[in-house]
Amino acid sequence: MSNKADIKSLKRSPAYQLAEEALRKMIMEGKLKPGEMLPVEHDLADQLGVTRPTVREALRKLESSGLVVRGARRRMVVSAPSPRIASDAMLQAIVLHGISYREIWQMHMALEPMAAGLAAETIDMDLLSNIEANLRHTEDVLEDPEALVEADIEFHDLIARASGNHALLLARAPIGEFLFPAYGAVINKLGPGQRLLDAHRHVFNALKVNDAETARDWMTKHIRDFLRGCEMAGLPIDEPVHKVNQDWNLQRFQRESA
Amino acid sequence: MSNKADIKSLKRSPAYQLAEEALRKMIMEGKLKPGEMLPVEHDLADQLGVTRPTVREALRKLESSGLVVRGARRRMVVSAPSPRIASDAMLQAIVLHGISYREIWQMHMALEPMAAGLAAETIDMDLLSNIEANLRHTEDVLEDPEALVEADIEFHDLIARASGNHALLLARAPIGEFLFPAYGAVINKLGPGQRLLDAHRHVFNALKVNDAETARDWMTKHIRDFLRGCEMAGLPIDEPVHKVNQDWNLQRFQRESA
DNA sequence: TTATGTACTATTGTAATACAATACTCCAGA
DNA sequence: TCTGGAGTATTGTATTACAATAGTACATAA
Repeated sequence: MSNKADIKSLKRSPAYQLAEEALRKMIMEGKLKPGEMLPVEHDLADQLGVTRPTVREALRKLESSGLVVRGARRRMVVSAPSPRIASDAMLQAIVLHGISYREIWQMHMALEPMAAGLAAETIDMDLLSNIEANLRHTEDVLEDPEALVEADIEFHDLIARASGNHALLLARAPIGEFLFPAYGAVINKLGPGQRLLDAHRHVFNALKVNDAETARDWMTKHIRDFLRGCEMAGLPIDEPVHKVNQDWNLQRFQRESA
Repeated sequence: MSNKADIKSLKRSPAYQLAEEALRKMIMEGKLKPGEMLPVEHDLADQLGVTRPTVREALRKLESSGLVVRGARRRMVVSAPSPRIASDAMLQAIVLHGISYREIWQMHMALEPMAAGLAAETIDMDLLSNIEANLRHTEDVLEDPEALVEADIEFHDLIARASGNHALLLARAPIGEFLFPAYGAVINKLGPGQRLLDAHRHVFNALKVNDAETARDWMTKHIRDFLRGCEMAGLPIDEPVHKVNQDWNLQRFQRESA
């Protein structure tokens, strides 16, 4: 009637974890709503039946998952987690699992054409003129590697936003974080990007006439070109990204965490 | 010569945050490698020039981002964040930002064909025979909605793994979390999935002969079919996922957090 | 000899307390 | 109305201590 599978490992959770779960539950169930201030640490400690250090450990955990943030008067306020939390987690995973540039690029190869295709179907005049302005700007900075990379980033961001797909924006963020620095290295080696500008123009023209097929195709070409550029520049694309970034001194983790 | 933009807000970070960043940096840069044990709290405190409670707050933050986990002898060990961390963050973002089923599906529409295409180029005999076994199993459970969904999930997982792209696996996880329950709802309404089995078979055959093009095409058809199924079943695909899941009682967040 | 019990030790978990640093409030005074 | 400063609330950090637990080594009993 009893076998060893019945024993359920029983490990008590430490108090700081119980405290975290209690708070998290209150937030998830809506008893504490985003924007609301948490009680002060001392009161929290009393209410939860633990001491301040314990409460603080729980708060740090919630802080890291984005459920609370430091508010106006230094007080902790409940918050809906920002997309950055998800994006940062992804970024970390990419670095620490030794994912290669090629893998990142393959993702790019799936996502950017998708973005272009969707954008072609739904883009509005506003974003369209933004992209046009971006193209003009790109012409001007064709000889300035740094500015060119920035313009390129903006172009792709605009397309992604034009796609109207928020899941795409989430997934794209960490990808770009790695690829665009690499592009900087490529144009430093191979010179300015006339091909880049051409491709961007073709995509733009396709968006203008709502031609999803063509937008996708040109974007695909464009991304493939990028990989060729990396290969020609000698970037070891099958190495883990963190290694490549180290060896090439690519700027990364630029975003300050505060 | 000086305007107010010059003043850079200067806010000193608290010590627990500096400590966290110091440790995080060491981990991200590979000075502390996954699997390695951290020094005991007391020593950490000494090395960082802070006290134990402060170190503990930093550790709780790292714990929440998955960079360290409780190891064998209760000691903290460095860890490559499990995909779960990234996936959970993404999931949270998807829910809390009111992303719609259509948006999730569009991502699926980009990622699954990509997976199939890559898999066709690189798949090995081992995984291929796994997929074959999965197909045979799928035939058997065609009349059992629950088992069928499970088989479907397994099929797509196998393809994704066969792609050899770890970034794809990361990005795919939260997507599937939402879509597969929906598929369950669809077959409950529309009956068994002969079309599903056909599509799976075509993809498999393409993989077998390393025909990436065909694998991609059939997967695309398959995913498009899935959306049609959702529409026919009356699933309100333009509503935020969390709302749909509520209304339809789809199983979600099944994964226990402990 | 093997197994069981037992003290010992290292480390984490938690409490209690204290004080410094800072941000906010409010009031006096120019 | 603005400025400056005292008072206060709250967070940030240190200090110390002790309880709980997992690992270790050794002793004892079968």
